[in-house]
Amino acid sequence: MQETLTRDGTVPLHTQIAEALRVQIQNDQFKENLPSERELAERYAVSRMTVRQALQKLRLEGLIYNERGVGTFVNNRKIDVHTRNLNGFSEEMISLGLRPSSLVLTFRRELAGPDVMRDLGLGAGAEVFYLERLRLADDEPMAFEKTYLPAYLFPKLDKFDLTKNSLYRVLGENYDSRMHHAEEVLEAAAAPKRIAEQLGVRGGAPVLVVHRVVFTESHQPIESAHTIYRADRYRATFYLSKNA
Amino acid sequence: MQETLTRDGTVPLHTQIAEALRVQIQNDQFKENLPSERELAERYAVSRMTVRQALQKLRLEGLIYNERGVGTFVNNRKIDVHTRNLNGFSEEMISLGLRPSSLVLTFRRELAGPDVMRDLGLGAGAEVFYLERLRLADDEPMAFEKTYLPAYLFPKLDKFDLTKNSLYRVLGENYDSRMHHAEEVLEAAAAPKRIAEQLGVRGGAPVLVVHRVVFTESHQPIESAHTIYRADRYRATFYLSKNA
DNA sequence: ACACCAGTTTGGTCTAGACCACTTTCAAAA
DNA sequence: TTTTGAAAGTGGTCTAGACCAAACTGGTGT
Repeated sequence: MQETLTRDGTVPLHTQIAEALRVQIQNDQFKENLPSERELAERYAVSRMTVRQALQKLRLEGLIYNERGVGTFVNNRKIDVHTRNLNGFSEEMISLGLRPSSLVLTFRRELAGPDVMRDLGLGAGAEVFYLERLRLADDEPMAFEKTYLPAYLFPKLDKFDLTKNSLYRVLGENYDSRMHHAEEVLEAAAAPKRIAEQLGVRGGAPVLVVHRVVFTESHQPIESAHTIYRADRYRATFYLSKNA
Repeated sequence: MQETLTRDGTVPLHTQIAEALRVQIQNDQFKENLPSERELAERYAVSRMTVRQALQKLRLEGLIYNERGVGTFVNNRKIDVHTRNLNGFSEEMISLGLRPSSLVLTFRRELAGPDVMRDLGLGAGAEVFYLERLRLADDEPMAFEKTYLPAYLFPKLDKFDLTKNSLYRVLGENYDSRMHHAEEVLEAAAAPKRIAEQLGVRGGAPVLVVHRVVFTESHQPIESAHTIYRADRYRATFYLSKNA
């Protein structure tokens, strides 16, 4: 059996192999154990190192794991909902089978405050877009989100309708600005009255606050966001690994 | 310049190189940009692929980043405290410059409940050690922790003094059971009265609840823990990356 | 039945190259 | 002086092997 890969150099082979394996894993094509690395190398007609690079990607996601001298296995532990991969709110809700929508409460250009300046690496006097949204999942309030974006990177951003479109899609398609990595700080808090009202919970109810700074591949910070989730509707799941 | 590596096969070369680089980075030996991969390969007398493997480790931690065609750079963004790597409470506090201690409130052998059975992959009727500890940092209450461990894996665990010793050190040194990866679920909650009293906060105060299941390298779950942190003293920081 | 041992298979590590795409540099040309 | 364009340097990808350690497999001898 010889699979077909695109070899025009547009997409790395290890990425293609990882995606192909991901699909097969999700379709339960391998009951539990994957073919050996050497067999996969032969099947895709690539070097074993390339196969290992593909497997590493999936391993880092916790999708598979290896046992030395035994083989590679699918991790059947049902990863809980709300796994935090590097997606926006819209994508995250969709992957949970929920319909995301947004209510734009505020959208204006303003002077960056000190915290935002630090997060986004801006100098004094720099301007940012400030976006305040109520995030809904199946029309139920899920989170209250404050987003700051450097104004100089996204001219005329206010021309877009962010009620329907994912912010990250707008940034990617119109400004060629794609998220590559992020830092997140999570803390628990009591909901302030104004936000509690928007979220439909009583004042002082516990909320999960996620501060996030998103970067492009070239290490440019493009967004600083504070998302305040209802504690009764949202949990964040992470997968931690000791080695690479 | 030729660095000295141990080549007896006990420690992989890429691990040694990663550690050596980590030290040099922390000592600001490289102002901002690291030597090129080819130069590091020559310096350590290894193949470039081995150097890349070492760099990948550091990259996944967010310690360095690469720019194609330019070089490798130190990430000078001061990662906030409380970064969640795969350490236990003791190690985490020490790395923050705090002195950890514990108050063992409960330590007994008991029947595993359904949630614990699921987390630890146990069958009905299996027994676990139940450990309830108040976690202190510089003698101030920081977290309340409930830990469950499979009894059959750790016979006579109750012989050890867990007030002074890190639980993970006991498991590693006495049972050769080392943490390799973990799943964590974070949520916000209001502190129940009993726990609030222990933590020294008022009842209903926001707390960050971290559910954690820890696995060994061979995918054996060895611990299920619920840690309830004071929201005013603890935040969790994560580094997310899109690709591997 | 059982213990042992040798071969096979597996993932883990490592080599010594290669070509590519991208960025920087800097000298030659306009 | 400015522009251009080639060269050099960088990380990204990939190859075709190699040896190792751990784990399984199956036969042999007790």
